[in-house]
Amino acid sequence: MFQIDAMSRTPIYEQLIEQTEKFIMSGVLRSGDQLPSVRSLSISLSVNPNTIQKAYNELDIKKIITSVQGKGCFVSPEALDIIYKARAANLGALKKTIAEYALAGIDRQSIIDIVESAYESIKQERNK
Amino acid sequence: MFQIDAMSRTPIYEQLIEQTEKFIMSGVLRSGDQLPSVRSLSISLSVNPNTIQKAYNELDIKKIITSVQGKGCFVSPEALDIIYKARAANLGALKKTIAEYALAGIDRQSIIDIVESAYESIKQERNK
Amino acid sequence: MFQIDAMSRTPIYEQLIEQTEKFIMSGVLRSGDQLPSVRSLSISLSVNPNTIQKAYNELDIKKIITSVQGKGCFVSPEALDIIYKARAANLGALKKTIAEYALAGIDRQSIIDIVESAYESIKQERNK
Amino acid sequence: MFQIDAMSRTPIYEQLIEQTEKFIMSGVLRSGDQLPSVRSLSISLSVNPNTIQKAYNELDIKKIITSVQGKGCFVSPEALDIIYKARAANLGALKKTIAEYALAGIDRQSIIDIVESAYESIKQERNK
DNA sequence: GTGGTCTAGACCACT
DNA sequence: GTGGTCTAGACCACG
Repeated sequence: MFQIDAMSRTPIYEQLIEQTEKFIMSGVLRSGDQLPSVRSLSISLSVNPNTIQKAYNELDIKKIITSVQGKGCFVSPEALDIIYKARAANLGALKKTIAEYALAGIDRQSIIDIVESAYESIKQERNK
Repeated sequence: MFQIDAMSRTPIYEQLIEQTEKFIMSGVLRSGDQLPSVRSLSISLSVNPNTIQKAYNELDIKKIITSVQGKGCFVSPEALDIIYKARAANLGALKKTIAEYALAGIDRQSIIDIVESAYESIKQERNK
Repeated sequence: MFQIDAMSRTPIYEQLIEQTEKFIMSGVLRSGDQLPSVRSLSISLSVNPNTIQKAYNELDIKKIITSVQGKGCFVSPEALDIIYKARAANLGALKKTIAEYALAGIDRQSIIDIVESAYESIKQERNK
Repeated sequence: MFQIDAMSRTPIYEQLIEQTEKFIMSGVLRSGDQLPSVRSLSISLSVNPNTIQKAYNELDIKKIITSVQGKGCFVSPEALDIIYKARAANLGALKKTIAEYALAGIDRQSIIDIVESAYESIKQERNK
């Protein structure tokens, strides 16, 4: 399920966080679902348990999962809500990114084409 | 001219690179123009000379500037071209970013509005 | 009777202890009353028997219950007394907690209002 | 400055977080102040650097401090604000705590006396 | 020098 | 078995 790229510059634990959030957004993981245990993920990804733990801990702090001693980690009821709100609150960053492309001479239509194609691929993904 | 935010999490040397590229894109710096010397920038920004040097080195590697021993650093003739091409080649990353917002439930129109407003602000910037 | 929250971060066995003490304080359980057996509680709460056992053990150590081989666990005669004394001995902790709120700029009156409302709700609880 | 109790059940890293917050609330640490470096604290407290790092990291996530690579960790401008708001949002927990004392037969006046004495000690602390 | 990430391996509390 | 904390020690990026 999870896949990490050891050579990437983004830390492993962040890759795990991002992937978990994506799994939740795309419905692969739902509220109440149990995540793989720290140890099992550690073995299957050949990553140190501490690294997994760090990812789970941050997700716990964000209240996207709740980890319960002796039982495991579970997707929290508010997970989707929290993720959505975080993204919505972050639209300013997107504007900044696009402004940079604009400044670089990419024309308006090219960007809009990209937006359309992005929504197109999501739509197709969902219909699978 | 240059302004750095010491508290920011993006490294100072990257801030310098970005700002140099922006100055070139917006025409503040043109091919052949001389950049401030490492020492003078270091003093005016109160930043370690090594940090300035690192930024200039990377710009040199990208062939956006050419540093001439004993004379200084100059904006290369191909600078604009290189920057534009780098951005254009990077449109795939933008699509990925937008797809994430799409997945997070941000609707198509909101994104398009942001695109429009980004282009609007660039336009106004240019008319100043 | 007992209700546990498996998702809570306070261990199940502590939830059981707390609830038992509350039942005793509020008169639901009285000296000599028999507690549910480990096995039955384990089934009705779908909790591991070891967890129930651990709670009962701690209550036994505190002398709030006495467990009799082959017969069951009973609320001890001194239960109420012990619980009250433990709380009274713990007033120092309360002062420390309140001092923290005070340091955080919560004003005196807000705290007193909370005290009043806490006593109000207990009173109403008792009149049910 | 910092003091940790290795025997306490509350983790070292949480002790550090709490103490940092207290230092900020009491004015010992102010916005922009630099915290001791991870390594120096690690040595002076004879605690592993990772443990210090974990504490600093959580404070960073909470936006109480901002840590800058190669420079150090600094109390953020919004630190006081964030701490105050967190405490204010937590008044419900206090009510629950007090209700437990109330249920244990501690009378209203005793609690109020404690509130008064807590505020008294803070006041004296401030006049030092 | 600073903070940040990661591994290896230990121990604890809880179920 | 689960998650949580901690140590020891390494390596990287940044200034």
